[in-house]
Amino acid sequence: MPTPPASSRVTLTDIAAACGLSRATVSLVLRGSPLVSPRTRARVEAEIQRQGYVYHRGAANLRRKASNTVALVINDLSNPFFAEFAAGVDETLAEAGHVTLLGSTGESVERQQTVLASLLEHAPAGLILSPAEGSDADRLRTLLRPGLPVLVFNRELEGRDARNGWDYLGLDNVRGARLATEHLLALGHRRIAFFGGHRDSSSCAQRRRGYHEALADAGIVPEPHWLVESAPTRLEAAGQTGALFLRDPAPTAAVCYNDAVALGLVAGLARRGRRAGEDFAVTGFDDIPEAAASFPPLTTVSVDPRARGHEAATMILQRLDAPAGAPFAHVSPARLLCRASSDVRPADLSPPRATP
Amino acid sequence: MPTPPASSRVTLTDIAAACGLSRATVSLVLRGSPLVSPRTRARVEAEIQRQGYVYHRGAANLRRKASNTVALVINDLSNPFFAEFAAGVDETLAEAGHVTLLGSTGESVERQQTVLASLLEHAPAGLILSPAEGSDADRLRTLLRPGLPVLVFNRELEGRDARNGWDYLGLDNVRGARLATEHLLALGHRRIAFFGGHRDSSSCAQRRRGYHEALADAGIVPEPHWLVESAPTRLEAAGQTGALFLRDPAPTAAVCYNDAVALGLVAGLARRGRRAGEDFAVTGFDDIPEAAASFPPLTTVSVDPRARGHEAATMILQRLDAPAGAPFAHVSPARLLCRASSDVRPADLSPPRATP
DNA sequence: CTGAAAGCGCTTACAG
DNA sequence: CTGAAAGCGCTTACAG
Repeated sequence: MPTPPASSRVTLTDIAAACGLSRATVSLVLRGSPLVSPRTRARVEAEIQRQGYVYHRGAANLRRKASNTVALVINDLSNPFFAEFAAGVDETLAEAGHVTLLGSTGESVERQQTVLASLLEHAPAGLILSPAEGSDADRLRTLLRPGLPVLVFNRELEGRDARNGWDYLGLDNVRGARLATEHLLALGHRRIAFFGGHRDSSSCAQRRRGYHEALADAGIVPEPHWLVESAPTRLEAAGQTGALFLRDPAPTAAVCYNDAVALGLVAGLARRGRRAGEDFAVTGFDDIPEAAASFPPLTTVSVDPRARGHEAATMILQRLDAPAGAPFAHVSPARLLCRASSDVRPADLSPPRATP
Repeated sequence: MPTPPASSRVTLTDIAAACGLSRATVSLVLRGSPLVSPRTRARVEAEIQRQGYVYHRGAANLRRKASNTVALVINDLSNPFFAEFAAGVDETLAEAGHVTLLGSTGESVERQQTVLASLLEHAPAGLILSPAEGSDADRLRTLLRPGLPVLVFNRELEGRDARNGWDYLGLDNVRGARLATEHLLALGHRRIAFFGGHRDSSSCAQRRRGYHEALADAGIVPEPHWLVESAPTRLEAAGQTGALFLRDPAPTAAVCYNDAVALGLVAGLARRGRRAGEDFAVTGFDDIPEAAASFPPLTTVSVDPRARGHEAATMILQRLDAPAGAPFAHVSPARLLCRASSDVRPADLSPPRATP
């Protein structure tokens, strides 16, 4: 018996023919319609099994003018924050029977346009977009068909009418940084640095705002040298550690832009003979998995990116069911997790050991 | 002027009608055919711009029996190794104009079947699969149409005829662990532990094999208590640190299953008053970003998951061009990166400080 | 409960 | 270089 040519796909027509039924009936079986008798259904299902038939969702979607696909565009998966977010999105979408079309921008507005254009040709039912830094609402709008459900995540868009009827899910960066700063103030710290991040990034600007607000409430005006910038990576942050100690009196604590920067600072302190949580207080932001496992464990602000992914997917799925309706903007609360890295009062600071 | 109903999609027919051309001609323009005169092309392109036409790749794919989509199925994006791999795959696919369909299994064979079935209904041109632990080649084959280009990554499949004509891209776990062990041997260590990982995981088994081979070549038979298992996470590994020191003489060095475990061990040692790279030698595996930035920097085996992602995408793209041909199996070499965490000879071990 | 016909948006020969 | 016709694999009214 010659094997059938691998090229010829088994279609619904083949199943119908083998069962002596019309294609319409088989189609009803495929979609679980109650109009079909159990006996017919069983026959069709057996035949599907026998011939190894695979539903062609693209054809169905074309005919129905529908789609079970959602496009997810993020900065880059090598950032654990986005990786966790993407994992959460994909998990929830998959549970609902949807498929994730993945795109990444590498924080480039140009690549974002290209990647979006390519994804949109697949006619996704919705879009979850974590915009690249500097994204412009007007340029994006030219790509997106009116009526496409869009959820903007994590970063507000620039440009007039930036909200544009799109849904928004953000993180409470201001309040998160404020909580961290207030925690250090409550321990008695007065000279508190804001360490790491680039001032022009919107999330850094928001976190700095929270820091400034908390200090202002305590009647403290930060010295310029308490504000240290660095790329948001461990290595760069470790290298900037010295900038905190250029002038006397030096800060006794630092609110860090994120966990990567905070861990870099902890390493940088170690190299200078200082121990976080013993002679300097450190807080992070993000609660990446390493935060709890590092030594000392890192006090940080939890934003739970995986949960945010679930949230984002749920929001877009709702919107698919009800395309109309006022856009919602939700800002997820940030929670402070107190751990050992900040567990020191200025009065108890042990004197730093001499730098080797 | 009333706005046109948002529901009615602009199609190629609309463009053709507006230009007074046939649909075939417009189609040629869309695909950049040289058969069309420059004037006609310009007119069509202007009209496309004007009406905001978006190519419907699903319809085109249906007609052409082709696809520019590749399915990527991995364990979970919250593992940085897979996140980097996925980033590499997506990057290379996007450059080639393909779109990534993402699926994750959470290391569950059942979810893998479901997720694959859902992705395959979208008729991807190819599949990159990092199989869940315990995946069976026969069960997978029932889902995959014969002739679908498949690249298996990272883990060999179980079951008879497991290769099954599919391409394979693996990591040289055996040689990587051997390199790390030989490095410690060359420094003079004789009591070397293998720390972390679950024995039944295939990558752990392979890394243990390399460790055993290197010891055997040096005429060393490992003591049972040198082999310590743990979940492949920092926290679990830190908790298992004590197991290394239950018996005298204790090991002076450890080859760790991966970087997460190695960093956990470094933290665990610190809690016991021991410093990696000063009174104990530690090596990791994976070269995650933190490895270079931790304190001390971690000696590790580099497998460069992002580069492996590029490689995997390139392999599958080649296979799309040339579906036939013998399957290839490529094992990427592992490289040892020597850093401070292993930079100590047994003769120079400083005596451990007393446990607090 | 089942079937014949039309059509989703595109491309593919084939003729001119 | 351009156009009329058929068809990719499915679903949707509409009849029966």
